[in-house]
Amino acid sequence: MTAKSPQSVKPTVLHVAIPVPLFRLFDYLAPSFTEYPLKPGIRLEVPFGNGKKIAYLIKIDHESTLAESKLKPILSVLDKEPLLSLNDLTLIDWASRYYHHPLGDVIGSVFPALLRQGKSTVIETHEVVYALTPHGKTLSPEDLKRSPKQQALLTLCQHHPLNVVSQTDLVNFSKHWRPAVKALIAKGLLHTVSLQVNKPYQPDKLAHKTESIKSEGTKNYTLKLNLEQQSCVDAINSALSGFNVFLLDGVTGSGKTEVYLRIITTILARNQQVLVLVPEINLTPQLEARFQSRFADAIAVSHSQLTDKQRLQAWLSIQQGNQSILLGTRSALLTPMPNLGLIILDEEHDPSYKQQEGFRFSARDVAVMRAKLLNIPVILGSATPSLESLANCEAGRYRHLMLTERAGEAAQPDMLLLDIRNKKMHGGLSEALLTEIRKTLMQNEQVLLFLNRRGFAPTLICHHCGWVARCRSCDANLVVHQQDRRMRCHHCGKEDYLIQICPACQHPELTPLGLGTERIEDVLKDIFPEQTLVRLDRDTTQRKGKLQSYLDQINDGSANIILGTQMLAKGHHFPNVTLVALIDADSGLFGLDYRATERLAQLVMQVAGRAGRAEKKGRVILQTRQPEHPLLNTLITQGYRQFAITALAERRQAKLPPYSYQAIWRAQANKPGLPFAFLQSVVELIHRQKNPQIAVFGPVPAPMEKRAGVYRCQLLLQSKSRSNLQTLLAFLVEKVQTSPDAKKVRWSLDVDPVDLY
DNA sequence: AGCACGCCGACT
DNA sequence: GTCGGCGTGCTC
Repeated sequence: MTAKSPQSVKPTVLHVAIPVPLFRLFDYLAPSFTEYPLKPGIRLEVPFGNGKKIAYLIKIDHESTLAESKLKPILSVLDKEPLLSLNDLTLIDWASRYYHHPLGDVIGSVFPALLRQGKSTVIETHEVVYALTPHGKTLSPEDLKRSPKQQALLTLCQHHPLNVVSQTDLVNFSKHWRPAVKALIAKGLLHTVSLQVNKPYQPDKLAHKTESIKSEGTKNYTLKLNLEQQSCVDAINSALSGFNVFLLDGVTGSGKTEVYLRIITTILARNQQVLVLVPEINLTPQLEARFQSRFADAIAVSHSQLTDKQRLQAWLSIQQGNQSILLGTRSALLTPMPNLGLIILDEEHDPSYKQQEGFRFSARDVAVMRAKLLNIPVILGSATPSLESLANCEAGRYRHLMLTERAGEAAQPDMLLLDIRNKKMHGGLSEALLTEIRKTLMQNEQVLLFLNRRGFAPTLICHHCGWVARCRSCDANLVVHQQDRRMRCHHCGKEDYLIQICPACQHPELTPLGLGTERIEDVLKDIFPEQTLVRLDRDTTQRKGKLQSYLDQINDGSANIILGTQMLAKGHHFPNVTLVALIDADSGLFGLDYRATERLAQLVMQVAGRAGRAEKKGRVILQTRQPEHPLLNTLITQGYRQFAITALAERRQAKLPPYSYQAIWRAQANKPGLPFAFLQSVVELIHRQKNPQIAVFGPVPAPMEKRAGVYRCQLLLQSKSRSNLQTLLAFLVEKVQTSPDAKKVRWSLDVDPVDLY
């Protein structure tokens, strides 16, 4: 029909996503003239409610389910060109549907904070830094000794080769750097200078770089691949032109990184981009350093410790194709990359790839989907692959590549289950373990001890009446922190002074019960007073630079007993450590979570990788009260691979993931009862569907029902068929929108949960 | 999620 | 008499 009469002229309707937790798009009227063309993937400013919001254009249309009179016109167009490609939008839409999370929220998570706030996309090429004035260069820091902060800052500047400090340096220097800088400027010691930064990357520079690297002949660059590595590189290189998932299964020290670097070089030579994901970047600085020294200007880094501006810069330079490699954490996964040719996901088994709140996506699974949509390869790397990925290899969906040789011929350490039933214990340490520690120290070697519990003691109990210090907001006990004389809740962070007198019976007989790292530290200092001990946990490494200084102490040998929580297990290799002990291996076996054993096995292998060197085999000791535990025995006698085979067989038998698919529906409210009632109504909806393929467990109160003052309940759904479960979830989410029960609670869906909590 | 509107307690 | 508590309803 030709539109002649005014009534039949259909206005242009813009379907936009807005970051609100609503499962729908919003429709706006397009202005008749725009400076820039309206294309999906641009940002708009729109009126919303009483205010205005940044919106993302999804679709241009002439139809709306609403009457035209209800539609408002947009306020402005923010981008000249789309920031997201159609491919990006397809992936985002898929993720929103798969994880049943509102599209607006998912799309918001793609952008760095400044773009979410509507800031412009013009890359800054200058950065303001602070430089010493001539006076500042010559002044002795001693003259500032009355203001230690200024003194430290002056020293920092004077030690810098260019006598400057950048914003990054300052953030690392201190949280409250502004007053010190202000004072130094006022004293005429410091002034601001604008420096050019972030030179755009030019592809031809890379060829030059790799050449010069080869001729430099430093050890990192001339690493020869062994046969295994070469065959992995060949296998991947021969399949770079399509979607393929490779599981690069290589023991610690087998040279996975070198394989990555080779493949990346090939991809860069084809003028394509590479996305490299790591679990937590601050724990893998050596990986970053290695990439930077190899690829220099081509690499952008993105993680949560950057400032908003730095993140924006990294995002834009990758999005605009100025840089070729993006090295980042989970949050970097959805960064638009116009020319993406490869995704590498290192330590693929790491649970931190699963986001645990809001948009609960698995970076690993979305990465695989991203590669599939783009028809490019993915490499998943791990020394201890997840059972999911191993099952995918078994099913022929992933290609399993193995690296079994440890570089430098460092031998795999011996592992031993140490039965501590009925044994005399010294503050959690058995005689046998103490003997081993003593022996190791006598040989001038280092000892590494793990206990995954911070604080002094997990419980404070009254010896007289049995009263226990509990958190008022959570179903949890307060943990005693002896050193700072406090008791803290590890779940909500609330804390109080450590009390001496029982509030219930007034007796001064409060006793710390159980073991934490702080207490073990005391015990060890008592038994080995002449040794230097370093304790690494969240409490001792909070201050910036502390972690590094401890690591330095370990590496230069000035500390010989190292005690810490899980945070020690990642990334760092200590060649002079020849004894590693898990003080309490059982805590990993008692979990309600069927994944607890898998996690423990991965931890054991990971810590085993920390120990030993070429000439000297390491030992790993697990203190346990369950020395007969079959899976644990399989692990220590036959290794991770056999463990995984056995564990997978058990999962298959029990119809657990990866042989079934799960979703957890959680609900919380500040009144008890409401979450349960809501989930019960969900169960009724499910039963009305009469779908025998879906197993329903619950609703049950969450393992810790009350946490930070809210009551939590959950419902587990399980199905043999992923699509069946997906269809049901889509139906339920739709239904629940109109349910009055749903409005009284906050609910969320966790598809493919990794944590049952 | 925000942010309004709306109906019941302790305060200038 | 009002300031303000957080219950519920809406956002194109």
